[in-house]
Amino acid sequence: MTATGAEPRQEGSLLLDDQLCFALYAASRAVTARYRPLLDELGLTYPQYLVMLVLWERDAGYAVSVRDLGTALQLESSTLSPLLKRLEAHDLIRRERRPEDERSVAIRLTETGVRLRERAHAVPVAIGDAMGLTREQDAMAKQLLRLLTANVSED
Amino acid sequence: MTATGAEPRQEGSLLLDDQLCFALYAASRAVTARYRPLLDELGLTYPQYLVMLVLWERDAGYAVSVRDLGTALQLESSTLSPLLKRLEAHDLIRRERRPEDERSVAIRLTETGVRLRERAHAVPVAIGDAMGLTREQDAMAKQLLRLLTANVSED
DNA sequence: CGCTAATAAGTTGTGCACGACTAAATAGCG
DNA sequence: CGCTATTTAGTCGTGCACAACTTATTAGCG
Repeated sequence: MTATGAEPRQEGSLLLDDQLCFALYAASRAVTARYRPLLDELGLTYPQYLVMLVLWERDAGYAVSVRDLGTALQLESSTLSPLLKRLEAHDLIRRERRPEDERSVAIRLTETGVRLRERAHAVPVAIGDAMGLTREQDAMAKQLLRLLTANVSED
Repeated sequence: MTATGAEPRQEGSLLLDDQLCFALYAASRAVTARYRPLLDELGLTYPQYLVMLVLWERDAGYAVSVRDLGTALQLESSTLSPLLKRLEAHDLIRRERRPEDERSVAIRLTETGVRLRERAHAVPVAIGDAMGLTREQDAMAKQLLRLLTANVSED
């Protein structure tokens, strides 16, 4: 029994500090909080930043639909629709119904949206620095989180 | 170059799948989603469940203040105050000003709140099962997430 | 003791997140 | 071809999360 990070005494413990879920929830909010001042300078929230990452990556070839964004980020249209309206209000994207399928809405970066990418490069560098993990720890964390997400998303 | 979980090509990549932050964000929401049907049966949301964990753990000795909950869960009073009102409306807790310091509000479990603990024991068991991590992976994930949280919360 | 600093909880406004539902358009089967 | 089932976005309501601010109370210095 040490004072640091002991293991759960038993299966089904109800102690907060035994819960992986709480470590996950706390880490996620702490990381988002660390992003906030950096993203404020770009005029983005954290979920908006994630949407922009997808668009910067894929906008080149074919336009990205709301559905594509939802698949990439695992978000519902009820979350994305208002968020995309706010990005459009800030003149970072444009939304237009696809002529070939009027159900679908194509999201395209504006010139302002494309240019923002340059300023965004500083963000992952600063965050990577703040996270302070070794290359191996970073890789291990990503691997475990993806395994966890996959397991928990089954059925 | 394998197809599975490759490493970032460079520092400061803007590719979504290189971002640890996204793996974290996605995992946190996926885990919360997995909790939802289980917690629905208890009439709790996920943050409410976390508050109840703290109360079940500490209510025995001295009463827990809103501030104590905020410290334990890293949440602001502006998040906790309305949440605690909802728990009180469901008759799980009671809130009362402390006589010895009228600024502070003591949170106490009701009988209903105490009894709910019995039904809650099934939750971490089911979640642990769904997560499907080995004991070593679970411990490693918790350790990395705590390190990350500590690093990112500095200053 | 008096008065300013601080602390504790709460309110308000903005922006996610998601379930339940709706409207419009397309796919595809009989 | 016509009609039903599916697909795609979107709206609405509830509940976090957090910054900025307010109010009430206590601490502690001169």
